[in-house]
Amino acid sequence: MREYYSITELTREFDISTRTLRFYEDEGLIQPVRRGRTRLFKPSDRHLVRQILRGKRLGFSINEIREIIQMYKAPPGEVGQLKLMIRRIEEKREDLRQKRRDLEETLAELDHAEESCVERLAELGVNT
Amino acid sequence: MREYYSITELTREFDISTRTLRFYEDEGLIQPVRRGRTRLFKPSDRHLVRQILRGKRLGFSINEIREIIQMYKAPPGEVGQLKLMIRRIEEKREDLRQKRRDLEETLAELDHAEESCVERLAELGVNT
DNA sequence: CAAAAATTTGACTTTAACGTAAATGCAGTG
DNA sequence: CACTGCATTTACGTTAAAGTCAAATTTTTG
Repeated sequence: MREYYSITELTREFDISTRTLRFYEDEGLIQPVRRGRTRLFKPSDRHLVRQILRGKRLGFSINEIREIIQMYKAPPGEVGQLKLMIRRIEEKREDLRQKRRDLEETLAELDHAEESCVERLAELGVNT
Repeated sequence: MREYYSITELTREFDISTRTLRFYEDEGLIQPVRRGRTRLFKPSDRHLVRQILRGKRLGFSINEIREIIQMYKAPPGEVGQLKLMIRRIEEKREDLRQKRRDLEETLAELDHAEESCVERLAELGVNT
């Protein structure tokens, strides 16, 4: 396990720009430490980037991703906060379950669409 | 099955604005017929709106949704086009499978986060 | 240590997906 | 027929999420 990653190492690994990483820092999603002015990314930052991009692929906004990341962190100490957190987590999970239904439906329709195409090819006497 | 829906009926059903529906029309995603200048939406348009919103929830852009909708339609007549279409469908399916992996991972982490919260509450002597 | 390569900050620009406002059209009602 | 209420068109505005560019460091390397 590496101790630090440079900004360009991460841009190459995740195929994003330096601007994007700095943007995520401005947004408070990651907090790379500094040696002088230069950013040094720890494995934990790298893992956060992974989670951010995963959230993006699922169509979450930066704000939503910020919330989700909060949820991954250590649970708060106060009872009220804890209960609130649990409620929020449950909401997000419901959100994700909806996405899962959407996803399965879309996949099913694409399955069907592909079949139609394959059938049509067969009709035309093309060997798939 | 209703023959036509008015624009406001659809905005209420799907909780979107008229602007949004007109925007989707401008983008060529739906083609409501007209009586005079007034748009009339058929059940098929309504179904398209459903599919558009499903795509949005999954984080697809309008352009991607346009492509997906193309795939749902009748398969093209020409062999080259058919093969191209099949390739594109396969790409989208791979895309969706990635989203599914992302989704399952996120759900798992949220499960874990919720458990931590519940445990913490128990430690504090709160009966969930 | 000097040159080359990488990094930083800051400002301005871009794109998608609508929002909003203003002016106008049309259909039904009292 | 004036009023009401939903619809339409046109045009400009907004927001999120970066992209792009410039100029100034800083770091690395021969």
